[in-house]
Formats: sequence, C-alpha cells, structure tokens
Amino acid sequence: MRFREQRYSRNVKPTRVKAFNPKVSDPAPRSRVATGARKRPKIQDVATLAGVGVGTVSAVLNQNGRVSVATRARVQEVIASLGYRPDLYASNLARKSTQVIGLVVSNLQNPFFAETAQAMEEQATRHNHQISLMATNFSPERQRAAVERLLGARVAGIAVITSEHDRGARELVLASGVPSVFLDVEKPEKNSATIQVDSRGGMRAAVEHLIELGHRDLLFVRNSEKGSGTTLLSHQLRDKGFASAVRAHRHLKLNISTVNIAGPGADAGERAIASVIGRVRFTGVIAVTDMVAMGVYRGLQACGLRIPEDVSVVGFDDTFFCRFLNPPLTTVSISREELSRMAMEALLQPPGQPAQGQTFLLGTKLIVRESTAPPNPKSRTMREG
Amino acid sequence: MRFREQRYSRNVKPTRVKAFNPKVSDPAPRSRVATGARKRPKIQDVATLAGVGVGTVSAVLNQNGRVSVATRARVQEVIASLGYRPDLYASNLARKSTQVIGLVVSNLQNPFFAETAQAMEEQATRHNHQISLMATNFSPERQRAAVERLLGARVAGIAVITSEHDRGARELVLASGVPSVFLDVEKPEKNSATIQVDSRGGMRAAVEHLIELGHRDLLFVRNSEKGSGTTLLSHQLRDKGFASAVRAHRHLKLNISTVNIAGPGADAGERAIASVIGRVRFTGVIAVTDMVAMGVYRGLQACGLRIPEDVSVVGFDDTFFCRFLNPPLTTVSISREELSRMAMEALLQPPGQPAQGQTFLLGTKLIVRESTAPPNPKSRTMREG
DNA sequence: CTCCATTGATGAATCGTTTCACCATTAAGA
DNA sequence: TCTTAATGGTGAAACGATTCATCAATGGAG
Repeated sequence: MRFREQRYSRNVKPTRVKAFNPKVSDPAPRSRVATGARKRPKIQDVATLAGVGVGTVSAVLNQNGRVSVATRARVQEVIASLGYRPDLYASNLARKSTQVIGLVVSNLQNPFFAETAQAMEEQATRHNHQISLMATNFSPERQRAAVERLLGARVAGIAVITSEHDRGARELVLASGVPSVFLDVEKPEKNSATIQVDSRGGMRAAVEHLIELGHRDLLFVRNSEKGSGTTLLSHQLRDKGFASAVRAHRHLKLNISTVNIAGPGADAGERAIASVIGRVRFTGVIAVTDMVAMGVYRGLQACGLRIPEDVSVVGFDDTFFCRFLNPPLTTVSISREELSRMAMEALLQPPGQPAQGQTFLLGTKLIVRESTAPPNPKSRTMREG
Repeated sequence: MRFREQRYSRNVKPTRVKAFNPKVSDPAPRSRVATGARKRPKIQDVATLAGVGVGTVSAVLNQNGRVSVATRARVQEVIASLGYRPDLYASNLARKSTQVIGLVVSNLQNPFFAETAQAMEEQATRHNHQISLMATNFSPERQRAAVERLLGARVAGIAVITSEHDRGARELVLASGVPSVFLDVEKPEKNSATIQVDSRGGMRAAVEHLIELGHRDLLFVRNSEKGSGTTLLSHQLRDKGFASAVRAHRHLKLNISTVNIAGPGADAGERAIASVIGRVRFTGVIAVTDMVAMGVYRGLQACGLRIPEDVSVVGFDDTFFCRFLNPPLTTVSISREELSRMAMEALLQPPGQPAQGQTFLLGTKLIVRESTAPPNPKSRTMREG
C-alpha cells in the first residue's frame, strides 16, 4: 500500500506537470494580462553562463566571501551582458532582512513633512535603502494601519515623523522589535530611538527676539489641525516651550495672550486673528507653525495691519516658502538634514554602539528675516474704547 | 532499483536535516545582533494550531479557494490570537507579483510633487498597495538609478512623475514590461500609459484671462531648474501652449516678451524680473510655475510694483500655498487627485480593458484669485526715456 | 449498491535568493 | 613525503509564502 502510494505520487506527479499536461481543452487562458517582457534571468543562469556555482555569483553580488579576481571579473561580465538584477524579494526572504525603511508622516502637503521626507529619501539612497512612504493625514487610526502594513512588509526600520500620536501604533512597533525612531515622543523606550526637537530652546529664542526688539504684548497662536480634541504632541511641546520662555522673563511683566483654534493648517491662523482682533492687545505674534503663520499673515492683512510695522510675526519650522512670504518670515529653523541623519543613524545602527534606545536632541535656530521689527507705539490692535 | 532509490530519497532525506545534526561543537553563536523580538509566527504555525493544512490558511488569507465557514472562523481566530501577519516577501516571491508601486518624482520640496505624492499614496492605500518613493532632484542620472532600483524591487508598477526626462530610464522601464505611467512624455508607447497635462488649454485660459482684463503687454517667465541646458519637458509643453495661445490672438497685436532664467526654483523668477525690469514693457506676467510666480512676486515687490494694481501675475499648478500669497495668486489648476487616479488606473489595469498604452488627458482649470486685475495705464515697468 | 459530481481540505513543489558545511587545490612547514 | 592551513569554489537546504494536483467525504441519480 505505502509503496503503491509513493510510487504513484512520485511518478505521476513529475515536477513539471504543466509541460506534460498541455490541457488541450483550454489552450492559453493565462488571463494574467500578457506581460510581453523577456524572462528575467536568475542567478542560476548567471552561474551557468559564467561556469561557476550560484554561491560564487552570490558572493560576487554581495562582495563578501572569497572570490578570485579572475572569477569575479568573469561573473560581473556575465551579469552585465545578461542585464541580471537580483530579485529583492527572494533576496530579502533568504537574508531575513530588507533594504526598505518605512516612513510614516502626517501629511505631505505640509512642507515640513515633505522636506523631511525628501531628506529621508536622500539619506536612504545614500545607505542603499529604499523608502516606503505612508501618510496618515493626522489620523491616529491611519497611523496604526500604516505601521501595521509596514510591519507586514518586514521593513528594516520604521521612522514615525508625525505630529499626531497613536499609542497603539507605537506599541505595535515596540513589540515587533523592528528598529524604530519616533519624533517628539513623550517617554523614550529602551527599544526605540527618539528624536526630541528642542522646542523649548526655539521658543525661548523666538520670545527673546521679540523682547529684545521691545515687544511686551505677545500673542501666541496655536491650532490643533483636527477638531478631534487631541492636541498634537509637537504643539504641546511648543506650548510648554513658550510658557517656559515667558516664565524666564516674568520680571518684565509681559502681557501674554493665547488663541487656540482647531482646524486644518493655515486657515486656523487666519481665524485665530479674526477672533482676537479688537479684544486683545498685542504687538508681536508667535505662531506655533509656519503654516499657521501664513494664516496669521492673511488675518492681519485682512485687518489692514502691516507686518512688521504694526505687528511682528514669528513662525516655527523654517519651511522653504518662508522666504517668499511678504515680508519674509522670521522663524525657528529645524534642520531636516540633521533630522534625517539622526533617524537613519538610529535605524541603521552601525555595527558598534547600539543607537537604539538613544535619544537624540535636535537643535533649533532662530532665522531672523523681515517680519519682525520694534513695536510701533501708534499701532492699534485693540478697538478704541 | 527504482524502488530503492525512491525509498531512499523519501526516508533518508527528511526535510529538517538540521534538527538531526545539533552541531555540539558550536552551541549558539548566531551573532546577528540580538533581536529581542519574539519569533514571528509563520503560516505553518497557524495551520498546526488551527488543525488544518497550510493551503487552507492561505485560502483564508487570500479569500479565494473554498473554505467552509467553520474552518474559516477557526483559522481567523488563530491568526488573531497569534498576531500572525504574512511575510510580504515570501508572499511576493511565491506569487511572482508585488503590492508595491514605485513612484519617481523630481523633488518633494516643490509642492506640486509633494501633493501628487500624497495623492498617489492615498490611491495606493485604497487599492491595498504601497508606495516606494524615489526623488531625483531633477537629475536624469538619479532618475535612471531610481528606476533601476525599483525594477530590482520587482514593483508592480512604476509611475514617473517628474519634470526632467531621461531616455535611458524610460527605456529600462519599457523593456522590463512592468506596467508604467509617465507624465507629459513626448511620444506614447504601446507598452506604457501616458498622462498628458493639457498645458495648451491651461495656457490659453491664462492668456485669455489677461486679454479679457485688457492686458496687451505680456511677459512670459520660465526657468529650467538646472543650468544643465536641458529644458524640462513640462516647461516645453507650457511654452508651446503659451505660444499657441498667443498665436490664436495675433489679430490683437499683443506685445509679448519672454525671459528664460536657468536656476533652481523660485529664485529664478526673482532674477528674471530683475533682468527685464526697465527694459521691457509689460502689465501682465505669466509664470511657468507657481514656484516661479513666487519669485516673480518678490522681484516685482522689490521694484516697488504692486500686484495687481501695477502688474497682474498668473501662475501654473495651483499649489496649495497660492492662496496664502499676498495677494492670492491666480493660477492654472491641475488636479492631483485626478492625476493620481489616472496613474493608478493605468498601473493596476482592472481585469477588463488593458489601460496600458493608453493616453490620458488631464484637464486644467483657471483659478482666478486676486493677483490679476485690469491694467493700470499709469503703471511703468519701463524706465523713462 | 454503484457511479459521478461537488465541496473541502491537503501538502509537495515552487519562487529566486543567501548561507555555510564541505570539497579540491595549492602552499608552507616539519 | 606527509601534515596542516589557506584559498576558491560548490551546491543543498532554508527562507515563508502560494499553487494546484489529488484525495476524502458527502449526496444524489440511476
């Protein structure tokens, strides 16, 4: 019985059944939309043509192992002539690691994220990696979904550079053991690197800049991107940074006001100004984001207030278009190159010290442009009487 | 003989040799930098726990094949309890297709590309695909390299949305047989889809808008991003569009000037204005790009010219920040959603008609904001005398 | 009761790499 | 001459999924 069975399964099921069983009734369905491409050469083809074993070809490809110069040259020649390109999926499967790093950002429309993504992409290319991009559009659910998909793709690392925050997503990443970096996360974990933007320092520089110019009546404008009630983490930190900067100068009797408008991006800034104008006295505005500052510009200009003659404005992020606003915006700069360099360093952890678990501090720098000037004593942001 | 042999290969070569050969001399080197993560469950684990075969689990995962409701439920339960997630690399290798589409853009700093990337990402997610992002920074060499890497990654499709153009890259893609879309390519191929932006229509609308307002002295500002001498394809098309729009109104005796400044992005616009001011008479400016228009704003304002009182300005692209310029920019809009929808449709070619080889026409729409107004007869862009 | 069709489930073979135990050859040392 | 070491090179097994030929069980039909 057993023999019968074995023999049967051995002989009647040759490895290439298809070739022996042309399915006469159904000549060529293969409905997978005709490819039209020549068959991709595989490593075995290269090996055969070069007269070597597959192991040798692999060694040449990954420049490890010992291969004589002559053999190496011959193999490389064959590779070039065939146009052979190793299949990354097979390679990754066999190697149990990938060359892909997952990048989760909030929204590419926001230049801060776009510029960061670009910088990350450059870093990745430099290190021979690829970027798999996911955008959350500020939704924690989508963040979690993004992380889940990246994990399924077995990425070599995950960078979460978002303003929103999702505990579930973070826990998924942490539990997976995949190298990761998070931006501005509240408490670091041993498992995962953190990049902390020095919002405090940046805010202090911004506030002190205005104080030095002579401003004493300050308006802080913030928004929370989504009406969801949750405050973005980076905004919270900037809040704190602002508060601490103000505290450091409390002897000056500063007159501080804060507006918080929910809503997406730049529009919030505009509405914020509309809502306080005539009710609050201020000669300097600090916006939590360049995007918000753009809205503030519009709001002020709609009220006939000039920048910087009547009101000074400071932004945060130094997105590239700051220079093109009218007047060019004074803002706090965060280096995207530095940020992406840190992220990559943490993700790729060069064989030496384990960068995972480390916390990187990302400095900020005040860029003074033309949106700030000494306050104008005649300027009126309050309604008369 | 045959029996002996079969039996031999059946019994003496068990699939798990390693388990029988514990290598006493070398207990546990595995120096691959401690992972610390629990071992990822594989499909066999799920199958065993659920008491079914791997084929059944696979059928449940891919909701094809016939599985009874009871079995399906049991398998799904085990999957959930284990937190099992199929390995995309193994899956792709076995299936010989992937869920990744490669997106090549010029530069994420340019909001047009950033917004397109975002839209593509959303489309991809909707279709259960991932985006692998590559930026060329306007370099043809980098474009080729990007394509080469994506091909190696066996992407399911490649979208090349760039302003620069590289014949080599295009040929690589075409030869590979991978579904692809290119933007604004000169001549379509059977093999690959094309999206043609209706630059002609957009330019005509822009020109006619200015003409209707009463402008007769028009300045066309273009740049070529890189001093490399090669003109960006999209710019060429916009050139032609502009020329054809002008030709259509030649009976009006329009006074047309053109400045072409090489150099990256917005700066070019500023330098363009600087170079023509006082030498050319114009009351309306058409910029080849919103980015360039931003530079034009700066250039004009630096000369003390007001927009739109002294000079009207029209841009092209409708990037999101147009609304935040002062004054908000009148521009020609290209729908990113539409663009990405078309790209995805071409790439994913729903089982029905083969969208490959098709040419999509992407319409444009003039968005009138506040940067255009009737010409001011007293305005002087020419030096006196 | 036999035969056939249908439904559900199985698991060996396959995808294209990397890895690594092992082999062959040569060189150096005793 | 015989070991021993070093260098080049080999190819089977493993990676973790999908596929599909095949089997078992069940239910009618004849």
